[in-house]
Amino acid sequence: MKSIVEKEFPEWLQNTPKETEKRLPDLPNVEKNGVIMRMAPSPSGPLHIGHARMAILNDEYLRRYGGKLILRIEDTNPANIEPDAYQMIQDDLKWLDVKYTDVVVQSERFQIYYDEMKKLIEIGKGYVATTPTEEFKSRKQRGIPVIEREQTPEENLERWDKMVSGEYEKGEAYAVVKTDLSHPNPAIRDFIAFRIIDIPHPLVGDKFSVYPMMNFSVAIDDHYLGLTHVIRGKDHTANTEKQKYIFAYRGWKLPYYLHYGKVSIENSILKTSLIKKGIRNGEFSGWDDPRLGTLLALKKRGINPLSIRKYYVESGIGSVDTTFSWEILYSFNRKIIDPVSPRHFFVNNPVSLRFDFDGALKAEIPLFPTSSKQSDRKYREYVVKRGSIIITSDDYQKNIGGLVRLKDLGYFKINEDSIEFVGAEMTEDVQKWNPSRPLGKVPIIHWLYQNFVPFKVFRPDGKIDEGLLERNALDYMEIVNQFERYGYVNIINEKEGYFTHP
RNA sequence: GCUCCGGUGGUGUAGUCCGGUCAAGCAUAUCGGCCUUUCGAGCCGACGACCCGGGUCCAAAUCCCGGCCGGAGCACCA
Repeated sequence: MKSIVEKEFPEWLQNTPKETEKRLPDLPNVEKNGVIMRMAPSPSGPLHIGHARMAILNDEYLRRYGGKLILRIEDTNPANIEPDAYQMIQDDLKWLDVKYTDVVVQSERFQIYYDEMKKLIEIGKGYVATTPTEEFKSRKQRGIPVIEREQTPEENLERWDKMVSGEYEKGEAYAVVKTDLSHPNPAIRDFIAFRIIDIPHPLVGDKFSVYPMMNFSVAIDDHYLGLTHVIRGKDHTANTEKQKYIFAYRGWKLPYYLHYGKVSIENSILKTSLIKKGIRNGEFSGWDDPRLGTLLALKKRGINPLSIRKYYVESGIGSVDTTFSWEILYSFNRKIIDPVSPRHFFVNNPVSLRFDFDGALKAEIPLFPTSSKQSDRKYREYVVKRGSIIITSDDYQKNIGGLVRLKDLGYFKINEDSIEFVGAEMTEDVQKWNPSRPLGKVPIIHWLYQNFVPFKVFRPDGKIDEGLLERNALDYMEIVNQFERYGYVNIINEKEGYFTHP
């Protein structure tokens, strides 16, 4: 029952605001020149769907406020570097349309880190320890200093020089930044700033053996790169606390920190070490294997990067932990690709049925039924005569003995091993055949006749569907097709496609 | 164990700072209807949530306390 207002004055209801576009909250302390922010991945592999959040949130704010977005590649652990990743990360960001303005590579900045450590030692805020780390840790837990903590700056400086010049072996010495041994959170107490590494770095080789730890290099770089805002995952909240000590010792202005919650991504493989191993032993076809959650895989499956952006913008920057929803991402993607996806028939698990027919039937099947562009009024045209018609075994099983409509061709009866034409739509024949049956309720199924090629679809769950595909689809390579009644598929070559989503 | 941070429908969120307009909005999913020669898109409708318990208050999703649950950190990883 409509209200009087709805009935009499529908225009009153027109101006109620509809579905306001989701928007990220404004950032505090933004000055007129905009913001300076950074993204700081480690080059262990290409980016995956989890990294995309960091990239998109930063990029969205850069677009809003202007300024700089620095891509800072954090390669201070040579054990965990994939040399190709330096480039792959940049390619991934370009695909996401994330417009970083600068690239900084930490392994080019050792001298800065060394100089800064020296300064901290000089002002009594750092020391070089040789106490075994088990002892260091256990004392930290109890809030007790190791003896080196009491050394004079001069002694520490001397040890630091020895460390840098290679007089200690791996594991023998490490440099520490003082925080507060009575800090209630033991995780925040004195932290290691440099350690000795004896494996070569892919970029700088064995030029250095004393490597900064992430908490040290990050603090130094965040200051010298002039960051105004830092947006990162909340797994860094304790790190932020540590880094703030360095800022305080040097009297530096702190950026504004924002930590978003953890996103759990289910049904996907993200761990770089696992992927690398899988690629090496042949389990995965590469970084873009459809089972993986890498951006390369999503790209190959035909996910439009805008749908990923929309997903993360709508998720916001809350600190609650969330579960990534593939369904919502798929829904966003569907809205983008549906109008531009050509329709084709793919018959999975095909069954061939004999077709004894004396005439000829013509089918005109629209390629882009939902497009409003005149230029998209294209059809696949087939003339069907005696021979065989292919349908899926599913449709065969369900409709054997019954009536179906072969989409855009006509009505047919399915028999044990043949298929009979019973009329085209709205013709006298059909009306006679079963006048009481509402024609619209007949199952509409897809079909093939002669013009097809064998085709494989690789699905994200690792399954492979094998069937037959309209040959015409091969004219639409490397774009997402909608295989009618099956799902969206990115055709990657004449024999294979990657499943996008339903 | 210690230290922090959180808990709004199945999922993702809005609202929480500054209590009332929130018997809670949106999206997605599911179900139903309409339209359509796709199981898509579109349109309409339904379903479904403030972790629990106290307290303050005329009034609590919102403030306070306790509990429960979840997450993060406690690396010579980032």
